[in-house]
Amino acid sequence: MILEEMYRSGVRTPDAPQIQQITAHLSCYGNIEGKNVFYWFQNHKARERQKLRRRLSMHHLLLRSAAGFSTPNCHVFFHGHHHHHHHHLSTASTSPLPHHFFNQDAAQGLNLLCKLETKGEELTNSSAEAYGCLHQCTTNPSFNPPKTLDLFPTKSSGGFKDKSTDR
Amino acid sequence: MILEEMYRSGVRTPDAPQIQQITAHLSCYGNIEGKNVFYWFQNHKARERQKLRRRLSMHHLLLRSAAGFSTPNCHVFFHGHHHHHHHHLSTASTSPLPHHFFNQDAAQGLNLLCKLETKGEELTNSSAEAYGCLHQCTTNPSFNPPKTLDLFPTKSSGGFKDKSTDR
DNA sequence: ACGATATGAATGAACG
DNA sequence: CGTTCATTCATATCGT
Repeated sequence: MILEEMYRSGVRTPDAPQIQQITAHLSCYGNIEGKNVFYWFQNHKARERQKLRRRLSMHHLLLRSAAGFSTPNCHVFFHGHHHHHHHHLSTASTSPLPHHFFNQDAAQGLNLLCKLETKGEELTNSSAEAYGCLHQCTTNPSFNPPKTLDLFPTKSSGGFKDKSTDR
Repeated sequence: MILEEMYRSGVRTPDAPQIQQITAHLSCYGNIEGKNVFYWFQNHKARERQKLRRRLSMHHLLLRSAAGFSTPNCHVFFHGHHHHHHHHLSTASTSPLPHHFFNQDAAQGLNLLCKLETKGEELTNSSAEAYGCLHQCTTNPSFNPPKTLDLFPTKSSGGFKDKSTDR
């Protein structure tokens, strides 16, 4: 993947000429429009950031929860093999990071994230954030919900016919 | 399923804290990650909508056929009131490639109308410009040879529509 | 076995 | 830029 290569090389938001150029390169493989390239970078950057962001906010949750409750139950048995699919582009955080990556991205990311952190809570926004709960959550069944520690989130607790089991 | 219960109760796109909670509760039944919950809601919502949509369109078909003959101007087609202009052109159902393996990235069968032009426009800068370009381009038939070199002849002459879905 | 279905995961496109 | 939607992919399950 050429695009990922570029991304890794530090390209984040290519400008029009760059996009054109990239598009030209890629068009060898199929019909590709500048728009596609643009979207690709948008999405990739956004999702990379989400991951990053999530990781942090979750980390906070962990820390917080670690602060002290006797985790009532729900012990961790995560030896279960998670679904292993194909790996596509999960590279983001594991070791082989070129340093430039960190420089550029971390700086940016942290900037944004700092707010969240200072908020005292994960004032992070909607669900995408949650989407970021990613992997580690499995190792953290015992956590401390932000505040609302109840079974039902916002809405009414309508009727119930619990079928339990399954998630 | 607990999740369905919630869905029925009105939870559609839970935000981060909510997802955290849910995940926590569900983790009692097994290892569950936040992202699983997120995905579940995404998928469930999408599929509900899909079912509904399909139902409607079919209903329309039935109504139409019940009319006995083609009422010329009855192009109702669903489109309830979605303010979404999605134009995916088919790309057909026959996906020629496994998608994940030879993913030379980039192009996935898409064809839209955009030319990404660098024109004499003021290059405001970076992507914003490119972004704006997205919309315009659709209506903008004029394309410019990228002055920024094109290493590859994207096919400088005339259009050509390749459908090679690569990816 | 094989097709149909259900579901998790990912990604392109677009909105606000 | 973050979020959301629609579509697609891959796999697991089930019925025949």
